[in-house]
Amino acid sequence: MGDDTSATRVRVRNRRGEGDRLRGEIVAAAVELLDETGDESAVTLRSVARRVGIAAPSIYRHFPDQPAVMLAVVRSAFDELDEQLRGAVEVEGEAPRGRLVALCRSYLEFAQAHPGRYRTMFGGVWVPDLSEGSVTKDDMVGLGRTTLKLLSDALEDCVDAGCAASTDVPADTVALWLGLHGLAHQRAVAPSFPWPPDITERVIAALAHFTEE
Amino acid sequence: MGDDTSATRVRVRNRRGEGDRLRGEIVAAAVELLDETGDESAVTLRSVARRVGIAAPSIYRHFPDQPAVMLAVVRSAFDELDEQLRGAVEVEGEAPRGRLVALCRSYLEFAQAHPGRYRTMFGGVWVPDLSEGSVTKDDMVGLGRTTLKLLSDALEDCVDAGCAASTDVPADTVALWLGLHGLAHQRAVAPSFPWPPDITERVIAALAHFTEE
DNA sequence: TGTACATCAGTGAACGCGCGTTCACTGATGTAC
DNA sequence: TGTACATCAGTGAACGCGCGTTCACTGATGTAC
Repeated sequence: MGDDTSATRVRVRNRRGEGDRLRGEIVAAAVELLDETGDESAVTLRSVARRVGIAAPSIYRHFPDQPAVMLAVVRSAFDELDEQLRGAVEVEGEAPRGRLVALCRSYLEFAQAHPGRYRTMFGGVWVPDLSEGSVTKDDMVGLGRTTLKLLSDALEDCVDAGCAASTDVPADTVALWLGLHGLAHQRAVAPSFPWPPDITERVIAALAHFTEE
Repeated sequence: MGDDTSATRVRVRNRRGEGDRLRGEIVAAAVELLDETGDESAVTLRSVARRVGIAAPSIYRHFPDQPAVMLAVVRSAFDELDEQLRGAVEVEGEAPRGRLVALCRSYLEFAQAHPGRYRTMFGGVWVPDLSEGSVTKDDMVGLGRTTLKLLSDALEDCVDAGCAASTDVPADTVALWLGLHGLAHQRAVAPSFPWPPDITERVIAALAHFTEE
């Protein structure tokens, strides 16, 4: 008896040639820990190993060091976000304005559904020491570029359709994203804040420069 | 020779009755470490003690535990921010719009001058475990309330003077603050981001709903 | 003016902990002949 | 069909580290008489 909440999973060793499976399990376990605790310092090689049900040194067969695991987590989170955003833009087949709003909402939904991952992606919580370890500057640059491009395209469409007044789409895209980020980040950090009910609409409408309907 | 960069300061013991001085030195050292490294996990009791030039256990004469030191750092940072903001509003004695803009700029300046402290104040980086340790929920609530009040008053003045169009000042204050926070936070986290030169103006103008001049 | 004493400010050694990482290893599984 | 062998997936024990915190202590300084 005596249930052990941090019980390790029962694991069967992968067959020959399927060793790469463990890599995926490691990243998935790290994501779980991040989402559950909201604290990137809870994602240690040892805690990940416990969660997967392996010995800690086994991780070194698949990652050079601890930051490399976090990088893999962040990479997969960005991929997931971008995929979700693309889905949101496509589904809403209608007007440019509706598509931009759907995109923004989808962004905020991701942050609300995965606060721990969001903070790690954008929070500057995880800023690896590039002077040591396996993670290079090239690994960091480019993360989030796709996300910004999706926003930029949607805003551009609005301007072309005449439903948004922007004199400088790239700059206003950044401004819009900053508003979304501020909201997403602060909601992830202080969920008990007394949020005005229409705060999302206010932020989006103001920063997208929607023209009067 | 052989300079030790982490050399402890030479310290003379405080005289009787002046023991409280050390409390201030501890907080100051923690602030220094936070500003220098930008990493709250670098602010340990031992690193603070080294910086002050005392033995680690000496901190327990002044703080019950480690989170209490961080709380003192955050408190003093909020006090400093509020004081700076009040100065910014008062100096600019002119129009409401100019005062609001000065207030926003001052907020951003604080974040840029003290990225480490800013992230600790608003970044959700430091979220103490309230279920253990000396920090209570009451200690956390109210941090930042004054800051928001200053913004709210300045926006209200603009609306009264007819230079800002807001249908709901409390809600639009939150929206404005979110934009500022997004910008401040992201600049603290990713200073190398290709920021549009007028990004500050864009964010403020859009979210303050300034009417055309 | 002297002296015993209480108090104050701070110390040094030690504890147990979880961490990242290394090392030499084990034992199952597939392959060559 | 059998067998030797290489490879693969993963292990167990150990390392040194910095951490928060505890404990009994020291020695200077002010105070009461």
